[in-house]
Amino acid sequence: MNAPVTAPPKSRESSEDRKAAIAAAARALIVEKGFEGLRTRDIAERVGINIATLHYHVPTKEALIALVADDIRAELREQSDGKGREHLSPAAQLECEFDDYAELLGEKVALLTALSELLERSRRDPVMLGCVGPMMGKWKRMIEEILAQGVASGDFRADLDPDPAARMLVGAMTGFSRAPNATPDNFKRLRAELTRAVRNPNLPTLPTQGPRP
Amino acid sequence: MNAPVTAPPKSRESSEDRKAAIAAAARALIVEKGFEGLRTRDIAERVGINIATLHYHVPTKEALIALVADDIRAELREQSDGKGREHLSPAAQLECEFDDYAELLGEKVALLTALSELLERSRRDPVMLGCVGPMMGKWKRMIEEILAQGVASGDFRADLDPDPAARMLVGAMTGFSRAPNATPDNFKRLRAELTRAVRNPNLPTLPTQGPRP
Amino acid sequence: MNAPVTAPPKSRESSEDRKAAIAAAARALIVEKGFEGLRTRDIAERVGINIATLHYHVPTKEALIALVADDIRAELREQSDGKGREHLSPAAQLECEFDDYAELLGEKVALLTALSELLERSRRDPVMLGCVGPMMGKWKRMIEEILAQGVASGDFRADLDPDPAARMLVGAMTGFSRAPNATPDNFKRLRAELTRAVRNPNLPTLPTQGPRP
Amino acid sequence: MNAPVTAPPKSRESSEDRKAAIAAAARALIVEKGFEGLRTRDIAERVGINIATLHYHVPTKEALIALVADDIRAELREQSDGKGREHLSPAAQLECEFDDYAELLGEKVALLTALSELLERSRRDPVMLGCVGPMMGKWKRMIEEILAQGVASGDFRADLDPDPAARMLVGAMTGFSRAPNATPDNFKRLRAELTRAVRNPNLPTLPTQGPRP
DNA sequence: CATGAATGAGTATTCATTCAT
DNA sequence: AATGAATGAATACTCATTCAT
Repeated sequence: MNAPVTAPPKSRESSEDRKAAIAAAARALIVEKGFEGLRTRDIAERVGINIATLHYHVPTKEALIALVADDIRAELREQSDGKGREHLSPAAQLECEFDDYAELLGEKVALLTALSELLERSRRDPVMLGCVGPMMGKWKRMIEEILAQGVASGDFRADLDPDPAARMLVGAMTGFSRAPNATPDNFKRLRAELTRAVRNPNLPTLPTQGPRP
Repeated sequence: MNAPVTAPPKSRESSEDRKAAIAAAARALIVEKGFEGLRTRDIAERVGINIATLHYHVPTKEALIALVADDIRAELREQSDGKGREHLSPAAQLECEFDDYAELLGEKVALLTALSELLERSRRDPVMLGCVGPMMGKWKRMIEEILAQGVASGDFRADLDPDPAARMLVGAMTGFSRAPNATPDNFKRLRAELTRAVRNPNLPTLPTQGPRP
Repeated sequence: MNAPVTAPPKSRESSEDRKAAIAAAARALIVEKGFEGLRTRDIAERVGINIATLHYHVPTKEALIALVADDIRAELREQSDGKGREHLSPAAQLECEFDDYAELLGEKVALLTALSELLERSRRDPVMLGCVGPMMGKWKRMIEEILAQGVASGDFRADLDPDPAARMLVGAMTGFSRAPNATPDNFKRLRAELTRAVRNPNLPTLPTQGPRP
Repeated sequence: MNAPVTAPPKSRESSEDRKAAIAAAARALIVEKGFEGLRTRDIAERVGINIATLHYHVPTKEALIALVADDIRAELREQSDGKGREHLSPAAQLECEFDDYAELLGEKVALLTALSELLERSRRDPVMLGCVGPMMGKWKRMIEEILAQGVASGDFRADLDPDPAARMLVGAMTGFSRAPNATPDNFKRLRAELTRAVRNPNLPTLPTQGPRP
């Protein structure tokens, strides 16, 4: 209870570990079976603890789902936070966004899958909306900002409308991971197309032109 | 009552009606509560029949979900089938696609919501994938075709790659209906942006220009 | 309705046929799955009629079971009735009884199996007891009679007590068909043993003696 | 309460107790209503627990039936095991077998009734056959052994064939408990008859002679 | 912290039976 | 005589949650 700030007692840390393990197991099960097939017993079994123990750490299923949502949000924030790319050109910043998503697609597909489930659920669950909504909103706004800067700088089309264009980019990426044939190569083609879709056609030099490599 | 002589007997017609009513109720409940909260009892209650009667018409929950998927597919086919727009210019055909989606957004949002649930589920349910996959594939291919024609005709950008561009458009529309603030006005802005994203910048006349109304 | 004695109208005969078909199907299903797994729907399906039609002919499941019991009783009576063996020696009559059972074992095992189910059920179902009890009682009494005559005639042991001896024979035969390895050859050995068990040891001539290797 | 140190914790012992209580209740219900009328709800109610609790201890109905079968086997083994009668004469050993069955008839009729149900069921349930088959086989073989020894020692008829004779004895006893009028007195008469049926007629002294007491 | 046992409310499915046609 | 549709009452089994230890 009166633990020092910098060194929480082992027991408490262990408790956090348990929660993390529970969140991980729950997330994996959501990916495998959806919310539909999410059972507290299965989570407990996967963590290797008793159901009662699970309920000790996470009192209700609702709290558990919130935990998963937070866990996902935290993991995504890790990637997006403090990248300090403001000094880059808007076009370069956009490419960085694509890189980020490519990385997710390559190494953390399960995260994207789980996120998609959360997003779907958020339509009817206000609590979920409160968690996922800001997350998605932040992403969209970040891209919107980059686009607005790019329009101003002349990197992007002068007639580009940042808000719907950001929706377009986010939708294209999100939709990509939802569709079949979501191969790395196909993502390369997609990002190239997205790049072309926003860039200023009046720019003299055109890097990596042509529809196919 | 004044049915033609060749009409099927009332009992059999009634059976089809019941199935349709069941499909409709199930679809509505999926929209309201997701697959997670889909209960056969609730469906029966909404249709106004006994649970046993529900099972008389649709033997298992799995069959029921397949029925819903088929029902949705049938309704979507109605809209897309036999529109005979091949004589229009690619740009006009694309606008028609946007019109179609706008119509869905306006009058059949529930259909889109349900479809999104099916799509999500299809990731882990092969049966669902077998139903939804072709549906989405057909849509994407149709747009891809329009884009390819438009590139050839000069309507669209010469450097446009039809496959990823079609993914982009589909993703943008699908993603739009999934996001908050999916107002008709926002869709207008989105489709305008999408139009600009694909059109040939070298074309002299530019219809409905400018980023914001 | 006013049909002549010797030629009932086709419709009524057909009705009897239906009942017979129902009884046969029910009996077969009892053999396959026991009373436990007996479903009216399965019976109807096997007969090739609608469940409602089944209920038209046999109003309740209870009546159906009674029908099966009667059907079995009738078939067994066919075999035992009017054989007119009173003129034979008791020993010969007993062999005839064994022959009868051997025939059942060979050609109508299903009948015996069904009968065993009925017998088991009769323990807790008075109606069944009312049907099966007399049947078994009659059989036992018939054998008891033969044994008593044989004791008097000197064919069988002088110290043979007809009542328990009849129980023994009936039990041995019934038990045989219930046990595994109920092969024809094993029944031959059993009947030989039963014959030896009751015969008068003081009789001079001994047919087919020895246990067999 | 004053359990020794090495005793298992109360909770675990309690679990075994529950299983035993469940097995007992299930057995009683099988006797009363047969497998046909065996309902998990009734068992739970009789034990005084919730249905969910029943399923906690015994996951499926199939497992429950297996539990009952094992329970019956265990109880029967108690009686037959380690009686150490090898030093007795074959005739005396056989009488002991009759005594054992008489005891069952007198004090554990329910056990015999349940066993008969299991036996009936074993015809169509391989799992049941795997449990009941060996049980009955062991009994038969034990008697067969006694008979073979008795033939060798001169206690029993020289022309007695142990295998069918054992079948006869087992069938007679089993059949006795299945038939009506299974009174203790009638069993006395039956065992006397069985004794006479196997004994060597050439033996000088004849205990308890005469057909009726 | 952890767990074995317990449970109320449910969950899809089944079954014998009924009824309008 | 037959049937498609309908149903009340089960039926085995599940699930999130609680509690004594």
